[in-house]
Parts: sequence; structure tokens; C-alpha cells
Amino acid sequence: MKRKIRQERESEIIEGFYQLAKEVGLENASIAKIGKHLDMPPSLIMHYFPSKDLLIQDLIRYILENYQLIYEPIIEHINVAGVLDVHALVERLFSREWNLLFDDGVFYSCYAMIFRDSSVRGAYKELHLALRKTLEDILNQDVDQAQKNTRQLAEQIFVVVEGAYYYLAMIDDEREYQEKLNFFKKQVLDLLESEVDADMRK
Amino acid sequence: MKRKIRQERESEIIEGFYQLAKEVGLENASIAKIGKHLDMPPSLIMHYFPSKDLLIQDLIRYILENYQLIYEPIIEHINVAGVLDVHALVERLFSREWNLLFDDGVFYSCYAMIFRDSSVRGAYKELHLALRKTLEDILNQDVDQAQKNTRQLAEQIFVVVEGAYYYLAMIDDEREYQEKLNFFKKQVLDLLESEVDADMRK
DNA sequence: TTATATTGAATGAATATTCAATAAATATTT
DNA sequence: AAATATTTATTGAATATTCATTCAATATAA
Repeated sequence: MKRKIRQERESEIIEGFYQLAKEVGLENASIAKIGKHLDMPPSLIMHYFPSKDLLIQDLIRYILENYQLIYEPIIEHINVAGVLDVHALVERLFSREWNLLFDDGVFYSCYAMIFRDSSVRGAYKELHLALRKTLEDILNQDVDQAQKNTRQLAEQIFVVVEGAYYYLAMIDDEREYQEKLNFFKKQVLDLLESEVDADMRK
Repeated sequence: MKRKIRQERESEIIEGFYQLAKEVGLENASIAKIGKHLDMPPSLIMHYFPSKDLLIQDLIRYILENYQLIYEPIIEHINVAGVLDVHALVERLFSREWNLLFDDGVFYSCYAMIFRDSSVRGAYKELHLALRKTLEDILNQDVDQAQKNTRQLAEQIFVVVEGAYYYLAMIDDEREYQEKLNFFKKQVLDLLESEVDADMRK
């Protein structure tokens, strides 16, 4: 049972790191501060993560795992109802719960690392490919959508979703936020409800 | 002429800061390192920028100013030809020259600050509004586009552009990059070439 | 002569990391 | 099952380095 303590401590540290980074920013989340935050000597953190690089690597893994959870209710619904609820999908893609699953500030701080660290870049790319692939699979389970080029459709949708999140983060005013949000939702809905034309076909 | 020295030194420092941040990452660009990079004592940097916060603020201003330059050739062309070259616009929006105007790594590192610094958030929002507004103005100068709801169109286009840049940064392979790039260009082109329908009208 | 520019040395606080010592859990031998 | 040996977990103190910032002194320009 020696493995258990290690695993528990490791995820305790990663979660504490993430929570602290959320509060003070990734660049200000030092090992000493993580220790204080968790009431744990810094040397113990170093025991489990011999360098800060490893800590950051695992933080990124942790964030990207959380990111995936967005689909759960959609997949559940399609399994029960047998048909895709397009509106529910759009709602979920733009749900604020997604914002609860992970913090945008930490997420973009880590994202900024892709420009100088190829392993971070690889991890991020893998995540985004997986997000697209899962959406494609979901679309393929629906009679109407399956007629279209679902891979392309999934890509088009995600470009809008990602562009939207990027932009929405700048908006303070709640009314304006809702306005823009509805606008983006409609943009995705238009993609989903488009007819099957020549270059949409599989 | 005392003003001149100050101005010159200030922009020398900001540019040096930017260049260094490009190389080693924003979080690693310390005042001492900027000094070494510019062959200048750190105390001189502190003389012109009494705190690092001010330095970062000006760096952001500097980056955002560069960002605007993207439109120059488009505006020039429309002033000469009197009509908008849609394809040239799309090419420019996705031109790699944009990547030369500023560094994505530094840009996103600064962007990540919007989540904890409202003045950075404000500056970024202002930039993005300006980018949309300029595009709207450009569209309004064209006979065909002016019939549409150009504000909405500009927003739709930028969501795709921003989502695209976000995604493209993860791609290493040149072939794959070009493929995706063409895909994104087409997505924008479809928006620009769409007919004027009910909710597209002004 | 007065304001600004520039220098180099010094500050204390914070940084990641190391180390030796102890405590606790697990494995091995009686 | 008890006793011993051996890994692992945990602690606190210490390391050298880097950090932003301050200061007094000097040089240069207005």
C-alpha cells in the first residue's frame, strides 16, 4: 500500500498548485507558496516532484483531463434519447460549467507555454484533437448530422467555440456578455442546422 | 531636447523587453536580464519605469499597437481600387506577416493577465473592438458587403480568425498547417461571399 | 546652476533546490 | 507473532541565486 500515499500526496499537491495558480496566477505560484497553501514543507513537494518543471507538466495534464468532462451530459443524453439534441449541445459547449471545470487564467498561462515548449504544445494539440474527435463521434450518432461531413463540421464548430471563449473573457458587463454569448451560440447553431450541400456532404 | 532622450530610452527599453520576452518567455524576462540584453544597468531601467508593473503595462501597449498594423495594405488597396478584394482581405487576415508583427507567445502570456488585471483586460478589449470596427469600416466601403450587416459580419469573421490562430499555433507540421489554414480561409470566405438573407440584412 | 541621465554597489525578500535527521510504514527474518 | 531491517514519508534548516527595488555618487545636458 505504499503506492497509495504517494498517489494521494501527488494529486493533493497538483490540485493545491492549480488552486493557488487560480488565485495568484501561475507565474506567482511558487513552491514555497504551494507549501504554505497546503500546510506542507516545500521539501516534501520536492520529494514528490523533484523539479518544478515536472510539477508544471503534471498541472497541464490535470487541466487537460478536466477539460474533457464537458461532453459527459451530452453523451449521456444521446445514449438515453437515441437522438442528438442540437440545442442542448450548443448550450453545453457554451456552458459556464465549462468555466467551472477549469480556470481560464491558468489555462491560457499554460497555453502560452506551447510557443517555447514542444511537449506542452504536443499535449495541447492532443487535447484539441480529442475534443474534435469526440464531437465528431457524437454528430455521427445523429441521423441528420451523420449525413454531413462531420469531421469538418466539428472543426468549424470548435473554431467558433474557441474564438468565442477567447473573446468573451474580455467582457465584464453581464448584459453584454449574454448578448455576445447568444450571438456565438447562433453562429454554431447555424452550422449545425445548415442543409447538406455539395461541400458539406461526406 | 531632454524629452527626446527620455522617449528614446523608454522605447529602447520596451523593445528590448519585448525582444527578450520573445526569446526566454515573459515570466523569465527580469529587469536584470533586460539590462544585460541592452547593456544597461538595471537601475537605469528603474529610472524610466519605477516599477515592473509599469514596464509590463507599456509592453502591452506596444504589442497592441503593432497588432493594428495588419490592415494597412488592405486599406491602401481599397483606397486605390475603390473596391474590396475579398480574397486579398482573407489572405491578409491569415497572413504570416501578422505573426511577424508580434510574437504569439508574448501575446498570449499578456492575454493570460486579463483574468487577474482589469486594466490589461480593458486594453485587450479595446484592441479587439478596434480591430472589429476597422474591418466593419472596410466592409462598408464595398458595394456588395455594405448591403449586409457589416458589424455582425465583422464579428463573425474575427471569431473564426481568432479561433484559427489559437489552433494553428499548435501545429508543427508544415503540410498540416497549410491544410488547416486553407480550411479556415474558406470558412471566412464563405462568410464574405454569403448572400444577403433575412438576418444578414442591416 | 539646475535638472536629468547614468552608473555601480547594496538591499532584503523570494526563488528552486539540497541535505541531514527523524518518523512512519512495509518487508524480512527470527 | 515478535523483532529486526529496509524502504518511504516527513520535517526543518540551509544553500546559492535571482528577484525588484533603493541609494548615493557622478556625468551630461539645459
